Amino acid sequence: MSLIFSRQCEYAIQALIYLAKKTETEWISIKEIADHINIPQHFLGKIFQMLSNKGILKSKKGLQGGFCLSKPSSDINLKDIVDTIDGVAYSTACVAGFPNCSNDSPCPLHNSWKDLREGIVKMLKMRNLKQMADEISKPGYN
Amino acid sequence: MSLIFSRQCEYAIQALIYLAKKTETEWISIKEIADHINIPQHFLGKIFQMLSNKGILKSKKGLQGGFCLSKPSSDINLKDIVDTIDGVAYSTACVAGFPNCSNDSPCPLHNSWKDLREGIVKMLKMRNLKQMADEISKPGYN
DNA sequence: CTATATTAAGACAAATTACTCTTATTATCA
DNA sequence: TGATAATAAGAGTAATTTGTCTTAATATAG
Repeated sequence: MSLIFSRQCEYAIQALIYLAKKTETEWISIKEIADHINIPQHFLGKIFQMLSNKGILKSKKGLQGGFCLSKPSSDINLKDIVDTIDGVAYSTACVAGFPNCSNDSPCPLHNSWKDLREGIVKMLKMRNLKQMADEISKPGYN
Repeated sequence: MSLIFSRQCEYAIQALIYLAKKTETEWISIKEIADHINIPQHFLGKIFQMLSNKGILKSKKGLQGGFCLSKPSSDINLKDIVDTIDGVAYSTACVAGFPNCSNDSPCPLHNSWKDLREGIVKMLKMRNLKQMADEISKPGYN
């Protein structure tokens, strides 16, 4: 099997949207998030460490501690998250793994994939956490 | 890290394009293919077993044996290959892994992803092995 | 200021994916 | 028709990803 994003990345997106729904100054614990979106608590801890190291989250230890966004939710887009967790290969590497594929010397899939890939990157840049947190609060969304 | 297709699937695509360049009746050995496209020989063997079981390839044991396409190369498209190796999740599952995401109750990414996904599926259906084998033979392609 | 509960961080284990080695099959040639 | 070499098939191993358990840090209450 294979998907666009790793499991870690999926969890990161879900968790950060949950976080973006909260007030920006509140410290939220991993336990609360993991329980709400139903994912492994300590696995999320590891993911949030990465996001902290890259400056997307701030963390605070001890009682009443937790995590919070380090910037306004409208300043964090999907590409920031995906690039941090999964790296940028999805936006640069050959989709079929041909070793010498490039714009100059394309593989037979290169040009078919080009526009699709650009569409994906564009979308990831467009969508930010604030938008998504707002949407998820609308009726009909989950 | 994470990409659209698994490593197995990338190898399958490359190997089948190589096969499509040959005459349709010839039996080609795994060793020849693996050497040419520079991938692990026995790993390719396993991949070709799957493709044989699903009816995309025919195999023949013993001296002068090997594999060949079970249909004309123009009748095998990328979607056939991807679906066989990686399954169909990429075309149906929620891109961010939200457990209850659907058209009726979409996640905040669902509608942004919808058209992109459909574009990918459409492309995979459009491109067949013959086209790709022809392209790879043109100057400038690899 | 000390004990404790709560939390993040980091070490460890399981599952999956990628890869390699061995065995079984079979066409060919002596 | 039997030995042999080439081949697919399948068993076994390594690496990566996912998930869990343990330890270290710290805010708070007494």
